[in-house]
Amino acid sequence: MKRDDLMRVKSGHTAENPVRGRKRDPGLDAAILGAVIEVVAELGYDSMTMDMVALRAKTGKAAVYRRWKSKANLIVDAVAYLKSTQVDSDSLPDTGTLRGDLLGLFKPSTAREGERNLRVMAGLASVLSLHPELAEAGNAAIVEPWAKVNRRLMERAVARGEVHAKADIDTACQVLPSMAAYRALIQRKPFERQFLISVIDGVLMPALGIDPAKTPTETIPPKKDQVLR
Amino acid sequence: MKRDDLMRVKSGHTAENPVRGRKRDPGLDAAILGAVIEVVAELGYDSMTMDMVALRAKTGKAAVYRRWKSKANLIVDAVAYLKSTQVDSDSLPDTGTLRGDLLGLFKPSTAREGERNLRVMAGLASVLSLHPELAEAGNAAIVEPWAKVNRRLMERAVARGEVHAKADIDTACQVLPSMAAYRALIQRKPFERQFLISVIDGVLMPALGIDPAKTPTETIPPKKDQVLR
DNA sequence: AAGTTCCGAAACTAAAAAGTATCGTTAATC
DNA sequence: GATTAACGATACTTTTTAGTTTCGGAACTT
Repeated sequence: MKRDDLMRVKSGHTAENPVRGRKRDPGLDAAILGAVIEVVAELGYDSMTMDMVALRAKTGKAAVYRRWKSKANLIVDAVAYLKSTQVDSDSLPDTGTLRGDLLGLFKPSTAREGERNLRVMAGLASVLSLHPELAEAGNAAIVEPWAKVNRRLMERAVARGEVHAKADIDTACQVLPSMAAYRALIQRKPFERQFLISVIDGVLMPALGIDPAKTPTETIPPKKDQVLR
Repeated sequence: MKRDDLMRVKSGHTAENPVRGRKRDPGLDAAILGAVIEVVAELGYDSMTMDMVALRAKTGKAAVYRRWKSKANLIVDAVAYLKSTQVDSDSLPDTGTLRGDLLGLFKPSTAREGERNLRVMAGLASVLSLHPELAEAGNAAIVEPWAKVNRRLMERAVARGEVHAKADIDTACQVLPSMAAYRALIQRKPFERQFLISVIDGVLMPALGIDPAKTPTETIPPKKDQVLR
């Protein structure tokens, strides 16, 4: 296959055997992968054309096919790339209460990013059943990180004695991601702060045995629409 | 049904002006719509070809296009048809406890149907953003009925005094559908009974202030994998 | 300077699938 | 019996798009 040569060159950058001609623009890889994510979030995988991707990345199709041998390969790498661009979980909120931490997760930027990621996942839906590897990549990039953050916040709450140890954290940490995804993808409603508060106060807190009324007053200010600004 | 009027107008069938030639096979409409649902569940909307639909319905493309003017129109009616085939909510389980009722919802047949419906919804994902009407139809056919059943079971539990009246039923009744959808569509894991039990006992029951240990022993038999057979 | 490879743009090829038309046959009305 | 329309099958047209090729020019190595 002709492509083998290209792929070998792509991975054959070594000191002993330097490339002969012009080097590939390193920034172009990310530009293309980013364009793929954009378009998939907007239109879904099937409606994403290679011309569109090249146009968004401000390059030509040739540059794309020089790097990936097919659309299928491209999307797999794009999802992996998406994972690599996620914000580190270093910046976890730490308000002292689980309720405050959970609310703190949904800063506008985080919420927007999460919603975009879910749209990407929805756009992949049609190919997931045919490409198990892609389903796995999507899960690792989009789904797991979210549940993991929830889990860590809840584990901290257990460690601090706010939640009793026998609570079912494994299940509880999936509630918020699940309901957010359901609302965004299936019900197609915007993810508003009020909904988040309903889930936290109406389901999660009681499920974990925390009485919302007992939390410090600072976390429940009088004006509802100004909660935790 | 609304469809009858639609078809009559479409083909000019009226009581005063009976049709001249051979009549349309009435069963064929359902056969085609059923075939659409099947294929969408398996491959998704984009991979569904009109030839495939005709083949499954054991007819020709001409018969399909005689009834629907485009693939887009066909899918809208197919989702509406799906709604009409849903089992009535008359046969709600009534075991005396909310826990038993919720478990009773997931008879093998119901669970299979629910999973199929979710796959249909996933197969539609790529077109939902472009066709808001379809999103609405899908919500009405697949999502709402499920949450509605949950709500009714929980309202009965409140009426019976099992759950205190100030519980947030509006939010709680969405937990199970959401988490089932998330698991089926995004995580792509099978919907096992064990997961259902985790959600009920780990989240829903405590969230509604019901102590699982207090429920009648019959509903919690010793052998886990034989719960409520 | 020579040779090689990448760049972006565009033209091109090939396959898939939506939608249309045709045909011989069958079921209905007049 | 004649007419009309639906039936299933199949061939056809047209559009879209994945993937390839070509081109002039730019960047890099020797």
